[in-house]
Amino acid sequence: MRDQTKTDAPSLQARDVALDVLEDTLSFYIRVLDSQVSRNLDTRLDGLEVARGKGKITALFLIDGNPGIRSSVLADVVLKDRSAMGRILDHFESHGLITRRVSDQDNRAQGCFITDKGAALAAKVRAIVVEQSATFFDPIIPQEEQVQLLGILKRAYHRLQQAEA
Amino acid sequence: MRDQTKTDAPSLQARDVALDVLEDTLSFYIRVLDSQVSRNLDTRLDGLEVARGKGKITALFLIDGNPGIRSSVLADVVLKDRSAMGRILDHFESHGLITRRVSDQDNRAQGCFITDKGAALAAKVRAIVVEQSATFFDPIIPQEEQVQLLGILKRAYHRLQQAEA
DNA sequence: CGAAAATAGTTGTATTTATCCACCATTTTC
DNA sequence: GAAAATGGTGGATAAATACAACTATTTTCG
Repeated sequence: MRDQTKTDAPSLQARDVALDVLEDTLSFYIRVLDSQVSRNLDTRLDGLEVARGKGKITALFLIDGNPGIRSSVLADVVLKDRSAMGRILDHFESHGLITRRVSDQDNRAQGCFITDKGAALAAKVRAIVVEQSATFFDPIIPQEEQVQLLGILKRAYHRLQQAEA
Repeated sequence: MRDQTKTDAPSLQARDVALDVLEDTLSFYIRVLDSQVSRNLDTRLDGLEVARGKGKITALFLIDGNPGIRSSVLADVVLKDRSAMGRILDHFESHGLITRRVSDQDNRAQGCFITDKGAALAAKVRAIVVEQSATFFDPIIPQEEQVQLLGILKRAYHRLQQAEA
C-alpha cells in the first residue's frame, strides 16, 4: 500500500493527466500522431534514401508516376517551399534515383525523371508505406473509422492546397 | 492558347497530380497536415518561448495544471523520450517559466512547478492555441466532421499511449 | 540482507531538418 | 522594351531528433 499523505504530488500516471485545452484541440492530436507515425515509418525505411523528413516519399512516387514533373509542382503537393524540395531532389539525383532536364517549354523550369534505380526504390517503398499504414493504424483505429478519417483528411488536404494557391 | 504538342510533359498542376498509393494512405495526410498546422501555429507563437517543435506547449500546460508533475510523465504524454523532454524543461527553467524540485517520495525523481511568469505564458498560449485550432480548421473541415475527427483521433491517441506502456 | 535489475534523469554527439533570404535567369505582362 | 512574376539555386542559421552512455536511486527477490 502506498503512502498518499505526502505533501508532494502523488505518482501521477500519464493516462490520468488532464490535457487542459489540448484535450479538445485537433492540432494536438494531429501533431502527436504525426510524430509517432513518422518515427515508425522511419524505422521501417531505415537505410533507404527516403527515410527521415517529409516530402521525400511523395516526391519519389510523383516523379515515378508523372515523368517530367517539375520541382515547383512537387513543392506544392507537399506544401513546402521550392528550396526545400530542391534539396531533396539534389539528394535524389546524387544518389542516381532521378535525373533532371530543362523543360522544352520553359527554360527556367526543369522536369524530373525517374531512373531504373529510382523506380526500383519506389516499388520497394510503396510496399512498405502501404504495409505500415495498415499495421500502424489497425491496432488503434477501427476499420470503419479509418475510412471516415481518410475521407475527412483527404478533403481537408485538398481545401488546404487550394487555399495555398 | 497554350501549345500542347510538345514532347515534354505539359504544365502539370499540383491539383491534377495523382498521388499514387498515398492517395489512400492515412499517414500521408497526417504528415502533410501536421507540417501545416505546426508551421501555422509557430507563426502565431512567434517570439514566445514555446514556439517550434513538439511538446513544449503540452509540457507548459501540464505543469500549469498539475503542480509537481514529473518529467517522465510529461515525456509519456507527448510520446517522446525522457532526454527530449529534459531539454525542453531545461529551456523552460532557464527562462524562469518553471522550477524543478526533487520529489519527497523518490530522490531520483523531480517534480515540475510553474512560476508566475510561466503561468502568465500558459494563459497567453492557451488563448492562441484555442484560437488557432478554430481558424485553421474551420475553413478546411466542416464542423460536424471536426467533431468526428476529434473523437477518432482522441481514441487513437489513448490506444497508442496504452500500447507504449 | 545484499546483489541484480529497473527507473529517473542528465549529458554528449551526430545527423538533419527547416526556414529565411538573397540571387540569377527566364518568361510574362502591359 | 521595361517592370513584374516565376522557376530554381545556394548560403547561413537555428533547431530538432534520435541514440547511447552514464550516475544515482529504488525496487525486486533469492
